[in-house]
Amino acid sequence: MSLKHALLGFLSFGPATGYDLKNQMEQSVQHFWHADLSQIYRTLDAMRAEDWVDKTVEQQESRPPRHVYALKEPGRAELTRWLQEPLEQLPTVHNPFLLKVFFGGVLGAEAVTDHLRRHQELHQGRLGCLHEFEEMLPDQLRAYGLDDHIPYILATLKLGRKMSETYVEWCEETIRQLAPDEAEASVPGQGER
Amino acid sequence: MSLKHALLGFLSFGPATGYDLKNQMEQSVQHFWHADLSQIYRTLDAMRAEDWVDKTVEQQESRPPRHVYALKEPGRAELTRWLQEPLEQLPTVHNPFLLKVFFGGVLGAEAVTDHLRRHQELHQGRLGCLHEFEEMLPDQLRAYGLDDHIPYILATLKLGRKMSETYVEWCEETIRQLAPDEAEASVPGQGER
DNA sequence: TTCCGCATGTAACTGGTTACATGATTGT
DNA sequence: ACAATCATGTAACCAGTTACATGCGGAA
Repeated sequence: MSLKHALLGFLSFGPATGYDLKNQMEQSVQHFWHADLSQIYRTLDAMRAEDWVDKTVEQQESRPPRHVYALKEPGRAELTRWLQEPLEQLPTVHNPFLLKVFFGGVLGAEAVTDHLRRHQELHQGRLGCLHEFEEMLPDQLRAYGLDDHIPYILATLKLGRKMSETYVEWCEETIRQLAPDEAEASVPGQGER
Repeated sequence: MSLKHALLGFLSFGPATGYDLKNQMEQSVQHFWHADLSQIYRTLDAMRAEDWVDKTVEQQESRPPRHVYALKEPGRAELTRWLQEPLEQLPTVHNPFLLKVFFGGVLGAEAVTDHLRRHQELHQGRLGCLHEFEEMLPDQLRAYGLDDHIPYILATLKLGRKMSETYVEWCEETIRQLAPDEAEASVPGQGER
């Protein structure tokens, strides 16, 4: 599993709590990796059992204590080992939205175009996030002395943008193709009317 | 979960065994849905318990018996209910390849470009499959009287193609950007050398 | 006063993967 | 002689999701 390795990667940027790691993930890899807090806590525990990370508790006043995890040598070794390990196959994907399009013939075009429009909006929203991250992350990384990481991280954001752009285009085309008469209605405020 | 619904969808095309369903999935939705045989068998069992499908055993000579599942009325009702149900969020994704690119700064450009080249090949392979499906499926669907489904199914294949094309381009660009001197080597047989 | 952010987790469940087991027929 | 295709599954495990529980401080 890779959640362990994702966490090792983030910890290689510096020590953090489970909560911090969740936030970092949401502001960078959200579009290709997701983990929920309870899973992160459990996984950090397992990583401690393998001696990959260290935990220190920082008491705070009038706030819950911070359980700060830091990368240990065996953890760093495991991270570099994993990073070198070649990938044999494309990752498996589970996309229920595309399943609904695939079986669109069961209900007909209207039902499918509703899903397409909704999905298009969601990807437009994601484009906004990705754009924000692209503006924000380089400065943040520089602030932590992580300048070398910038091009790699920007590359993944760029791919995310391209993917969402492709989705948005495809939704548009597909709506047009499946329900030609409704297609205009989905692009409001496009000049003359 | 949607595996149940994926199977309901395929069974709406006609009765099938677990083994048949696996093959059908591999030749159509492979790029956005994957299920392994043991999971399919278990799930079909669960669907029978919910009275969504019927099972009949056909004895064959010199071959294992076929356990054929057929959609029942409650199953069809559940399928249409699910198809109409709106999707609130983009599906969550877990892509370890992009994670390795994201943390590329830990090891440096060479390690990352190896992964990129490999990944590019994998997507080129997938493009071959998708192309084949696009040629093959319309005739097959017509043979089963499923003409109405063709445009929806082709739409998902087209998206798959666009996605893989985007990946291939991005890999190319990213290799060029991260390791400009190695970039030529990755495009062999491109005329002059 | 109500919600959001900080910060921790546990328990139960669902879904997905891997390994194992069987066994005939057909093609290389 | 060996691998692939047909055809079934079970058991154990791993990963991911959902629901629940706690509790302070600050902003709206």
